[in-house]
Amino acid sequence: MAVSNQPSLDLQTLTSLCKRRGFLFQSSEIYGGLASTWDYGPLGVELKNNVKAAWWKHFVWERDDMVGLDASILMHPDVWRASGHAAHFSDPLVECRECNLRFRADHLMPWKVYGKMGRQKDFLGYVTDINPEWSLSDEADSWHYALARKRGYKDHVAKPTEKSVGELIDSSDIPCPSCKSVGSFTEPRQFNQMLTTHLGPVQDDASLTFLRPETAQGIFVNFDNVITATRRRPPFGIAQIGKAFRNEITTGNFIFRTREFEIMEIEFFVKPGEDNEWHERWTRECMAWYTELGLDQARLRLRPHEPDELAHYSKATSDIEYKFPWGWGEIQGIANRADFDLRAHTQASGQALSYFDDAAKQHVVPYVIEPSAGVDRAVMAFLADAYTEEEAVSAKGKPETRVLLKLHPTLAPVKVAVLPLSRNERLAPTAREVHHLVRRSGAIDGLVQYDDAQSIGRRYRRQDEVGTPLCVTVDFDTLDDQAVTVRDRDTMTQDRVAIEGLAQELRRRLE
RNA sequence: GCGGGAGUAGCUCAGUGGUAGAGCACUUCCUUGCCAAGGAAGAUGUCGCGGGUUCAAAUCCCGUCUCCCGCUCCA
Repeated sequence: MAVSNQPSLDLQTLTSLCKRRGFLFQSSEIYGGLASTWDYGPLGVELKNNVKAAWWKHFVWERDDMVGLDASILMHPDVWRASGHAAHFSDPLVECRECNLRFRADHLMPWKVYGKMGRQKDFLGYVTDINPEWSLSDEADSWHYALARKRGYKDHVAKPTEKSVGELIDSSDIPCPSCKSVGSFTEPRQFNQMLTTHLGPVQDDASLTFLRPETAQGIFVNFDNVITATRRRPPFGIAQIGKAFRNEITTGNFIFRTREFEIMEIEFFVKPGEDNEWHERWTRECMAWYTELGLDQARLRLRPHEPDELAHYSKATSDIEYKFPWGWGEIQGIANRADFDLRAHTQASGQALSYFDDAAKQHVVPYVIEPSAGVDRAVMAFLADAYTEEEAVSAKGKPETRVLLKLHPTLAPVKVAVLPLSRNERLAPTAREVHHLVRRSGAIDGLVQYDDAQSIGRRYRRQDEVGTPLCVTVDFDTLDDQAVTVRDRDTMTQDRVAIEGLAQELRRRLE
């Protein structure tokens, strides 16, 4: 029997299976869909919940050095100013219509800055003369203040707006740095990667807040609460699973890059100086989690970030990448955030975020190792990895393809399917009874389905395609011997098992 | 955001101006009784959405949305 584990798998094969069998649907489909938003269907939500539960069990329940948290998605806007996201998320960009390259508007133009000394309005200089890193949005005030202070001015000019930047670009002779075209720039637009919303009924600036672009900050701002409540000291971690939102410029590859997504994240606090060691350790542990749940080692790799691609908070980052149908893609990052966040929040809030080191007799701001995994990306990796086509010969002697998802039993959305051999009135009561027995036994941690539609072979294939590890078949012998057939998804082998103790036996086989 | 491709039944797709189709899947019944079996019947479509041209549009034109590929971006 030729087995081909996804060599020919393309994204369309996967997406159509997901839709056909109820794993994933496009969001708002009856209205034409909304770009890059997806809904988990009846089987998808089981798979996703199983992934999250497996992660939580492994990294929280089975460790001595981890506690959980579920922080709110909405947070004080100052959180994002302190964390650096507000500054790094918002840039006015223009695009050259000739060469299609994008530039930060405030980098391009000699924006004139005026200040006031007394009542006199004086020319202070050009933005580009001051600091090309300053943007016009969140940090706009800072360069005004900085320049005004530097030159001894007390006041500063009104904050420039997007519109005024646009007018200046239009009226200027600034050539495109790349193709040298003049007058080819589009209007500046805010490419703010944080999604905003307004709290309260009035949509003014005062009520403006953000949907969190990462879950980490909810952990950092609760650091003091957690160590007080749990008496923890580093090394220890806080784990959280939750939604985050990023207004990605480019989305796509099914559920790989979406604007709303879920993260399984740990902030692991360690003594400064021990951070590199912990970073390596966490990288190994995270990698092992995927392989233990069945991901093919050959489709996993570790990729350290180059210095120039590090996040603004990160000292070092390693990505765990999976080889998706379209190529390698990050499913998890393990970042060394050092003490960037705790220090930033301490400074901004005035609240000390540190612990008392009894040995050293001093307050210490711990370093942070952050393993951060995408739930949706993990789901997709597990699906793609499990997808298998087998060439088999049918009962009629005709070659055919058996499609199955070789999902780890822990992740499989349906654990067991109970199937009467046929829809026969003699079999039905016993089959229902077996179904009820297994489902209510407490032994099976997940869905136990009943299916009596169409032939038995077809029902086996249906269960194969959604990755159900075990099928229990009630046949005519069952009525006499009180035993059923247990059929294995991967090997298609069958064993006779007594109904008494069946649930425990199924549980044993699922472990 | 730019360029290219695509969108017709649940899925895969055919249909280039003249009655909306196939295979698979689905439902019911009969037969059968362990790996997509056979027979019969049946249901399923605003042809992505909106506008235009035309006696007539799935088909031609314009706009728009969505997906895929390649750029670009990616704290």
